[in-house]
Amino acid sequence: MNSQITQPKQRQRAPSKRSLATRSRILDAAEQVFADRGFDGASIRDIAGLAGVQVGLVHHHGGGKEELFHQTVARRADELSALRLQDLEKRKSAGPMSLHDVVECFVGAYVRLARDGGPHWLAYARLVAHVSADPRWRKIAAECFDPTASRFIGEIAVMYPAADPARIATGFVYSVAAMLANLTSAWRINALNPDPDNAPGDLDTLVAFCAAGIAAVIDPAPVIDTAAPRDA
Amino acid sequence: MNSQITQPKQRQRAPSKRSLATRSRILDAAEQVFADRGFDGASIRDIAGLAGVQVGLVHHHGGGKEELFHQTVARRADELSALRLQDLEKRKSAGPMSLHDVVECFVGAYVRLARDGGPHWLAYARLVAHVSADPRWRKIAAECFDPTASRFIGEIAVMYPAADPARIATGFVYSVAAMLANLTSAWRINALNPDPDNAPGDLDTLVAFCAAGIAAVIDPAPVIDTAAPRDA
DNA sequence: GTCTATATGTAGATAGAC
DNA sequence: GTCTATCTACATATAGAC
Repeated sequence: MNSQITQPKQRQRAPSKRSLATRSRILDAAEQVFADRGFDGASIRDIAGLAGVQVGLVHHHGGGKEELFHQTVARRADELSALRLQDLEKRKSAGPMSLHDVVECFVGAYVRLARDGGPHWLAYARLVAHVSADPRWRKIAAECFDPTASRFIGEIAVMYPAADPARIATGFVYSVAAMLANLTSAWRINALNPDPDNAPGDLDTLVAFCAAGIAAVIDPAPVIDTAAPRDA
Repeated sequence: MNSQITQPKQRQRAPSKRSLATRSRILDAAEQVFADRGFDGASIRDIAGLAGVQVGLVHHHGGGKEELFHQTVARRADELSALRLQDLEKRKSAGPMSLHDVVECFVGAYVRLARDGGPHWLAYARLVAHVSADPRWRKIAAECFDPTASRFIGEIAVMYPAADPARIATGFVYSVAAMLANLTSAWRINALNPDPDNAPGDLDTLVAFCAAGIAAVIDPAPVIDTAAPRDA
């Protein structure tokens, strides 16, 4: 029953090379299937089939479906966090940052990995969307993503000392939702887009949306236009 | 295989009052269970149990799990759309609208129903989040929500004739994602909020975020602050 | 570590009595 | 329309041979 949210317990002996390769194939397959169909829609059998191994072997390495899901999410979380924090430090050392810059580091690392990091990272990015959407995985989210998110929220709080930290957190979560929608709801954008040849799902548009939204939440007055539109 | 996305075919005789009440209880139960656990996580048996009827009866009225899901989503879609459009017309007739006003009509109707409309509407709002997140339900989304969304996007396009319609659609979908996050990701906001006594998940904050985001996407330049923050 | 075989539960769907 | 009973498939998980 203990859902083992901490690091997986250390093995007594180092696993063989072959074992590690198998485990890696299983996690790759789980990543793909979980991303495609979600936790409940995925089956151990599908994962085993995609990995080219037997069903029992998935249990042996994964330790049950829930634990397998946890491992699959946790595997690449550190790398994603490291990339985000590294981008942040690089930008910080280059001079004073704007809110736009901070958002770009957090959102950009994710979007660029999903776009250019290969199919593994694309699948992982969609997996992250499942974790973020379902309260059932709140512990996994707290373990894998909240520390880095808090770091970025803290960075914004330092930049805007007069702003209410709770409002920063709210704007940040809305931004994460928009970030995930950029990846998972392209079909919806296309359906609502009257001009299918022009689909601005690019990173710059997303970052502009998030940064302006957070700025408005931190201090609504100067951003909201209650006047008539400029072209009317 | 024809997934019957059009209106359910007309019955030969009017159903009895008792039949209608049963059907209503089944849809209420389905709404709740689908909202709680998603399509794959929900079972016909759970729905039957919650409705207090037999399993076979759920199939009789629902016509299979997928069709039952479709009926459950479609049932309240018209009412939600009507409320949104009614709010829009009322606001329109009250004088010139701002982008903020248009967003408030679309988002506000949803949030107010979820908050004050009773448990049925709260469950329905979470059900809508599932539909919007999963490409598998793209046909249902196109049928139930896209017409109204297109109407609102068109309204913004009229207000900003020089704006790229594709960018308006993109900002709108990001806003819908934030709107759904307001309902489904309160746990995430609380987890990231350093001050748990103060949780600004209110409608005004959400609308401010969305309106500013859309405005920035339509025309990024004047909204993004690249200068140092005012309090530093 | 890996595979075969199996245990056990539950899923969606349906047939037929009332 | 409603209920009882059942069909068939597939789920997770595990035991034991190699």
